[in-house]
Amino acid sequence: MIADASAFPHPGHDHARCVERVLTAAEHVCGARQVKLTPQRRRVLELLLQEHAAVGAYEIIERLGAEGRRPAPITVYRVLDFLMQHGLVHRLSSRNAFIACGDPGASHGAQFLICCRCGAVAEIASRPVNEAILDAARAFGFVVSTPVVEVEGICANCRHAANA
Amino acid sequence: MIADASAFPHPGHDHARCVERVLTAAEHVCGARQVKLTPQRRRVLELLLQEHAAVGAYEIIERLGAEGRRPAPITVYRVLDFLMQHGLVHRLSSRNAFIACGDPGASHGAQFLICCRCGAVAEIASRPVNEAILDAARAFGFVVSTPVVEVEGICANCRHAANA
DNA sequence: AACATTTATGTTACATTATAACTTGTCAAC
DNA sequence: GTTGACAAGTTATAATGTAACATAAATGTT
Repeated sequence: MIADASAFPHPGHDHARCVERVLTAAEHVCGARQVKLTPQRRRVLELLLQEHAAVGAYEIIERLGAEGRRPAPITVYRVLDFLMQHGLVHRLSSRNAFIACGDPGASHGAQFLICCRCGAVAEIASRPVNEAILDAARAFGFVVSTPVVEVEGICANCRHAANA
Repeated sequence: MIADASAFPHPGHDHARCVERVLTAAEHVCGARQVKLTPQRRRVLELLLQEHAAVGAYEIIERLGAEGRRPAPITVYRVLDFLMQHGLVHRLSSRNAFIACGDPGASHGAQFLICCRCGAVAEIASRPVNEAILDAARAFGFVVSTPVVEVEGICANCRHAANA
């Protein structure tokens, strides 16, 4: 399993590059859609990209406040709405928190693996999981629009650390 | 597809029996675990069972208020915690709402199909979905503890209604 | 350039969901 | 009848999310 960009990143990975890559992709997405990645929007996305973990809206507010004017909640929620609308950010409803999409542009049904120990979140796009869900839904005559798959557990890094 | 107890129930199903069945199961669960299904806990469970939909905590408070003393939020949350702890109620994090478990006692990894139109929720326990998730997680060295699968879409009843 | 239109952001207030800390009641065992 | 354990009540507050309206900045039109 070689450095899958959107899985759990190895502690020592080149994070700067990883941020850069996504930001560039995000700019392309916005360009293609004729929408604006304003400085504020870009800043929030960068903030989220700094972690491979989900961040709450109010924590975003704190961090923005620490580096200048503290925005009102609604402002941050608006930015997050925008970013979600364009597939640049996902919301983890089991955590009331937000995470930068690891692969903007890909129109994926995504699933999230959330480590309870370290909080790291891996965004995966398992076709079998997606299909299994669609199949199961179909059996009930249910037409899927948005599947939410958020799996809690322990990531490999933490598991190995525990066994040490 | 004959009356699967926990799927979308047909509008004209025998709901009283369906409630009765679950309540009995709930009593067995509590008996086996040596915990008490107090009147208050039982009442909340009944309330939830009245709908095949998810109900918010504050709506539960309202409804209890309408039939006597209005409990404080914490009271209801405590009851819900108890019911969840014993597998009698599930929380839908994508909705901040709670739903009675259709099959208490079964130690299932459950998934939920949530109709955006009518709000009905079907609790299903698809083995393929479960396995697909476990497989996908395993590929990343991730050990699953609690999978959350909440699928939004349109249920068969609503779809047929729309086509009429 | 002047204006209208649209989109983004700011301001204020408030709604909704959830929990903390401490007290009181209830019931069964001893 | 006192103790101990669990359930429920009381009060206050934290955390998360929106509504409604005002201003500003960018874009298009004449």
